[in-house]
Amino acid sequence: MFQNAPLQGSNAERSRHQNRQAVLGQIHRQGTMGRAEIARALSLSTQAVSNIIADLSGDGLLIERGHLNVGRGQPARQYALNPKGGFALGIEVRPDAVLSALLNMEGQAVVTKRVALQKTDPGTIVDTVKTLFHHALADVPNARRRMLGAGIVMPGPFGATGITGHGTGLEDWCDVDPTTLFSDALGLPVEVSNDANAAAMAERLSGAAQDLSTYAYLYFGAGLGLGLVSGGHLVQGAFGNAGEIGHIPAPGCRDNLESALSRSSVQRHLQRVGKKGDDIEALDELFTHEDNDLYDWLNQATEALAYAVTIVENIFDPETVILGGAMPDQILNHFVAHTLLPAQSVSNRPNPKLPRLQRGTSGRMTATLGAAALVLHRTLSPQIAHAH
Amino acid sequence: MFQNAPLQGSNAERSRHQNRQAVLGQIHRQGTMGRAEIARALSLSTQAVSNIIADLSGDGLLIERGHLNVGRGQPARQYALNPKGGFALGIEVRPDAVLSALLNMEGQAVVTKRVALQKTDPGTIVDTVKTLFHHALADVPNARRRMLGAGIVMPGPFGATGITGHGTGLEDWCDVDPTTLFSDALGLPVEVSNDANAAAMAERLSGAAQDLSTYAYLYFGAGLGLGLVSGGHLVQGAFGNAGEIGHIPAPGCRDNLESALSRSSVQRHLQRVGKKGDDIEALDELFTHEDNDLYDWLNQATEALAYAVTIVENIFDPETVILGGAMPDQILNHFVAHTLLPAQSVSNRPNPKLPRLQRGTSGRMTATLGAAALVLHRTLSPQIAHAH
DNA sequence: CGGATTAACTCAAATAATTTGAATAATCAA
DNA sequence: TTGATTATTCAAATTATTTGAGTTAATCCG
Repeated sequence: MFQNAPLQGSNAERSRHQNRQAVLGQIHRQGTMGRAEIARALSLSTQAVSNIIADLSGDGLLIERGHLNVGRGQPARQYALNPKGGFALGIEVRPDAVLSALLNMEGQAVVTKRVALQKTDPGTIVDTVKTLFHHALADVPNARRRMLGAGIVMPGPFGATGITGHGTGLEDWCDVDPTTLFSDALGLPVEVSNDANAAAMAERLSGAAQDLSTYAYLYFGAGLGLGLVSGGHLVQGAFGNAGEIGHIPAPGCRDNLESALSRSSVQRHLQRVGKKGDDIEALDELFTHEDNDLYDWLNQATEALAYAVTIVENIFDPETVILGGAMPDQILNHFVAHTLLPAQSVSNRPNPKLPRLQRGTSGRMTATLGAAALVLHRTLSPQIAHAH
Repeated sequence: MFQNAPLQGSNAERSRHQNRQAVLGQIHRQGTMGRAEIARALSLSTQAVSNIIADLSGDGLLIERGHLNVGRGQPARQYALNPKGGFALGIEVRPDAVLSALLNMEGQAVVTKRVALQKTDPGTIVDTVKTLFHHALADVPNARRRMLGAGIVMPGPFGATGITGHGTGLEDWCDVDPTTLFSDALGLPVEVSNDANAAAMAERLSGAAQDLSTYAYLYFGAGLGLGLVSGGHLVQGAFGNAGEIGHIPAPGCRDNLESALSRSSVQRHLQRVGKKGDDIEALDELFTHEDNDLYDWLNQATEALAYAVTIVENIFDPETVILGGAMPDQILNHFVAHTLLPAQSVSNRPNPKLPRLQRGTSGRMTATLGAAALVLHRTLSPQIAHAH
């Protein structure tokens, strides 16, 4: 899945493709830009950019947005991404439900939907995904022709590994290659990833990591996940299972990090004292009422979090660590405010430009949005070309 | 140093450059190849490859190596890298000495040297490095014109961080930018990295990782370092300090992983019982005589190593973890053989193609060779182009 | 107010790399 | 010996780029 593909040489056609992507990406990062400005940013001639913009406008990917006047000289005609120029489907498969989001080119969700699942075999899930796709298409005129691809998020780890304890609920999926399965079913190019990785990309598309290129994302999902972004690209590992930080044993934790720092952890903790902590609303409620049992959990979870951050900072040296996922914002804020970050860390700098730990801002559907973000990322940033 | 540089667009000239690099890299990986074979591998026309090969041969980077006959059809003229076509200087700066190695295009060391240091201020070290460079040039005719660049390895972490405890011995270097310093002094393009990262690349150039693209390298240097290679490229972190695994506190370790698993750790342990473990030879000797005190250390070190591997596997999901650095091969072998690898890991696969933990094979000068390998890597693999 | 300056953009030609297609060369196999 | 196969070369076509001159539209400044 992530093998050492041989690199491709370049020719005129592939240069054009790369330059188109570069122009789109540049405009995406900046919002709106003029031809000459783009040319300077990409070290291309204005003429080349002009040609490419004509192309992209013709394809409906760019729209003009008036003129910008910054002093002397002819005002620059500004271009922006056409929100309706392209769409990306994001699908999140959970053991109990499938979520979908259709994002436009600007990264805004135009349709979202959730369907509960009775069975989790590949057939059922593929059918559900197909239905969700057709629903989304029905709501958005012309989206069919403008689909850029689909991103699928599934609970990891992928393939047969030593991690079996927690049961992902998707046991029938061992021998299936999800990429070709969904690609054939939807008739779209497909990217598959796990929840934490996708969430990390969601945060880059429209959240706290918009201007970051090297950061880590700690994600509360089924367990505790980690998404690593280096130089703007996901670090997925050799088999797509990078970031399984939850399974690391930690000092002071019963079993591993996940056993002290995850949704199941807090749920178990509250269950023992006869309280309900199944959903985000319940946790939010408890936190608002300063529930003592929840605070007990928070105290030991904060220690586990400090340890997780220590590992991530020293191994990966990110610009910042972002915290997000299936937790109430209040609790995430509590973590950010009350976690005692280790002094013994390469990230403990004298005058940091960014907080070492911050809360993600892309909301509850992070992973679903992230699935679509994977697709947008591919179309907006020039990739090293691989053969086949 | 590792900021989010904007991407560059492509044009004919830059395509040629990229294709030249791709051809060189392809030949490097394969040993020798014919034009048509290269064309297929890179999805280029044979004519394009023919032109590029004429170019590269003219520049002295390729040499012809006879004909290869594989059945019907005209035999293909084979090309290989010209070992004397390019050289890379590797420099390793330690608190007590500076080491140098001049590698040819094939990655073989043609000159190596070591100079002890009295002082470690930038001026002294730059002078030493200059002298080593000129010595190397004097020994190899025509190397001056054919220098591809220099790689410098220095003990991390770089910049002001929370890691101060162990004292790198290079305190005067806080406010110096080593890249421009050495680049100006040597008149060469320079890459700066830490020892573990460089060692990881050495292993890829000519060691155990030649056919791997995503792996981790645990390195015994001053402390315990980690080099991460993802998709053939180093993961260096936002500030170049990725891989400081030694500073992570671990269950069962006095202070952190490094305090149980490093040269200083074994040295301290042996010192307490009045034995000498300062250099590799002494450790080798003790191991050969099955010294009980050394074995005591090994037992607890093996546990620390198991934990380090757990972290690395679950966070990074590598194809394999390679163990190397300043330890006798015997001891590294002992670690590989006797470390109880965790079952709770994404790397615990049913039918692994590679051992999860293996010993590096690039010998004692790994980091110095790795410094030069950074330069060769840059010239042999097409990079995403960045502006400026 | 009006000419000089500045900057963005366009047009047409030049350029530099590629691909394409036909021709040639060298080997194997029947 | 002849036909099939594969590698390579040559010359022309192609495709993207850059270059340079010219146009447009704004600000600056006397």
